[in-house]
Amino acid sequence: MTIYDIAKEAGVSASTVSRVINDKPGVNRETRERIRALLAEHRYVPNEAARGLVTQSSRLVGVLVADIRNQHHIEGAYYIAQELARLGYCALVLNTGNSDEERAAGIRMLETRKVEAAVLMGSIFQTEAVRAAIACSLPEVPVFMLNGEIDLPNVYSVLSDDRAGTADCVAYLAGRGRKRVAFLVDQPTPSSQLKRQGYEEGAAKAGMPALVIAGVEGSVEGGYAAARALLAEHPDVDGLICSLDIIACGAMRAIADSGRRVPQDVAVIGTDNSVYCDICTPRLTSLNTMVFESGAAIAHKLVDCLEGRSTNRKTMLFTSLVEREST
Amino acid sequence: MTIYDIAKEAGVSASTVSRVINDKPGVNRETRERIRALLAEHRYVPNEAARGLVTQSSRLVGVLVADIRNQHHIEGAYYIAQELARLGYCALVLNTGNSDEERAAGIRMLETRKVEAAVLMGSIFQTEAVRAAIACSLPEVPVFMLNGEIDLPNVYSVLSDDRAGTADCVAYLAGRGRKRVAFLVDQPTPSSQLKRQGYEEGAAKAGMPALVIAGVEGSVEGGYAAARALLAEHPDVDGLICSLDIIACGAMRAIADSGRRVPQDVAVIGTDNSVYCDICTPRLTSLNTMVFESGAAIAHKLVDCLEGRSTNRKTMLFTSLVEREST
DNA sequence: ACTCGCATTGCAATCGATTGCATCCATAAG
DNA sequence: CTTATGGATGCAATCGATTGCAATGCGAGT
Repeated sequence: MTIYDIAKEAGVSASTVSRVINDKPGVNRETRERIRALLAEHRYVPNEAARGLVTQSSRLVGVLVADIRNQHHIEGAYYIAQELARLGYCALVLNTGNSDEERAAGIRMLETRKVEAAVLMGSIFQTEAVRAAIACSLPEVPVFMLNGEIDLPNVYSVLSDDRAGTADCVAYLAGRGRKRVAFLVDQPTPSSQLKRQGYEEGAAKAGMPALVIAGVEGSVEGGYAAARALLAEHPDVDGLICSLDIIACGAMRAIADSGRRVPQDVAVIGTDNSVYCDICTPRLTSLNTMVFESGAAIAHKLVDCLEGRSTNRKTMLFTSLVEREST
Repeated sequence: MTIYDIAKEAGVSASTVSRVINDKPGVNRETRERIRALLAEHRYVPNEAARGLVTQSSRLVGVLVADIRNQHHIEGAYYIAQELARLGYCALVLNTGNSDEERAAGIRMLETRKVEAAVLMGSIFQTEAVRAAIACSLPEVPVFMLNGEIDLPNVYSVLSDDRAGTADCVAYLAGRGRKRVAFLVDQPTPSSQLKRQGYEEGAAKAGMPALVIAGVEGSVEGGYAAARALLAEHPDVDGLICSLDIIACGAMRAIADSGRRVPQDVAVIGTDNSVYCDICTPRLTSLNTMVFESGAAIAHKLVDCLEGRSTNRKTMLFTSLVEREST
């Protein structure tokens, strides 16, 4: 069913039908009603490709995700999908791998689809190659970045101040009398590096030597193994900050297995404030890195842009420590 | 940069350029090279809308998600996105709300975008309204359903046998001497109803009266409150099965707070086998409902179909109980 | 020398919409 | 009765590709 079929049946031209479909003026009341009825009767649905071709619009928003299984990204995706549905847009989701080539290919794909905006989910996209690809393929399209920054005029960012937040965690523990606070960090990403920097700054300010175990696998087992090794080598550790809650959960188990108590002997802090915090025992004190707020903020920015309003290029969210039983 | 711009610069017609782009025969070797160079130089990217219009194809797969935050759906999305990227397709993701109108609107949207396949994430789409919408809007397009079935020739399903699995859980507990096994279930969905049925069948077979608390909120607090009320009213409960792991986590806390021990006094089983199982204390025994396998299976079916191979209309996955410390 | 065949290339239609401009007609104003 | 006015409608171009068919030209076979 095309616009021509409807036009023929109604005995009018395609232009008239188009005017009815798009609620444009210049059609007689009765004619309009008649065509409306035919449209409904045949369940006419417009072909978006044809429409997009002539109007030079796609009503598509590209979403690049590196790891869809990250809670931050899921929340972001949720809010974005919700808002997009409200505005009649569609999300074109691309799962890029971990190489720069794949990420650039994803951006080129968005170009061929003529997306009207793009969202980059995660700090993993904060690389020079991505910057170049955007400058080259999507120089005019507003790009929104969750948890990262790229220095281009059309790239907007929402990030939480994980560096300062992590530094605050050290200060918090130091303020409660902890003398030796260690840091467990997963694979280096721009985001985990920020936390690491924060830890190091905090430790320096508290007059503690920095004690970092890097490259910890992001799982319960990873946290367990790392904490076990840490305690064996540094039995005087009395505070522990982890770049992921799940690592903290594993670490707490290792601490308990070594005969120490949490929080009396070792206080533990995670830096995600995820659901895990309420599930583990003792409940985990964690840094709220604003996953919900980030997701909502990026969706809000996107909508503002799509509807022609202006937004700040950068929105910084401030973290807060949620105290539970592990400190 | 359109195909015409390239053609003009190369001094040939658009047809020739098109032949080069699509690697079709009938172009002189040198001409081909020359055009290739121009294409690369100007970073030509085809307009997929225009291409789709004439070839009557979209290279788009529609994905309807009700709750993107469900682990089953995330795993499915992950595998699907991965496979799609490999085949040069894009995922068009629509987040539908909870009403039948929104779901039908989503399906109509997929029709206007001319998707070549569709995926329905979750049993929530197993309704008569969705069936009608598919029959009407996407009668020719293969539709893949995760965790649900719809009786139409073009709808394919991947599901895990949660009914039998949950019944097995009851038998397992009964076999270990438990006399009174209760069941905590969240909001009714086709999937949770299946688990409930399984529980009731299992209880009947074990000669136990069914004891169901329905409508439990899907959170730690929800599980805590429900288990607390349950134990107050039925102090003789010595086994508990929960339709969600997170509810089981809350329930275990309530059991501990009531002065009972897990598993000695009350054994607890979840039915997701999620990450939560290893995080809580004691570690939770849970029914593996094959989230990874389901996701992989649905992606595999999709690929088979897209590449012109045939697949079974229905793939049933069998669950298995993963024993941990809570039983 | 003529024709046949093949490789190369272009023409023009097509996909399904949108839209500026011209046309037509009826009514009202002069 | 003529002309201005304006609402309703259609024509035809356009968006950026693809593709069947026709045309061209060149070398080879007879």
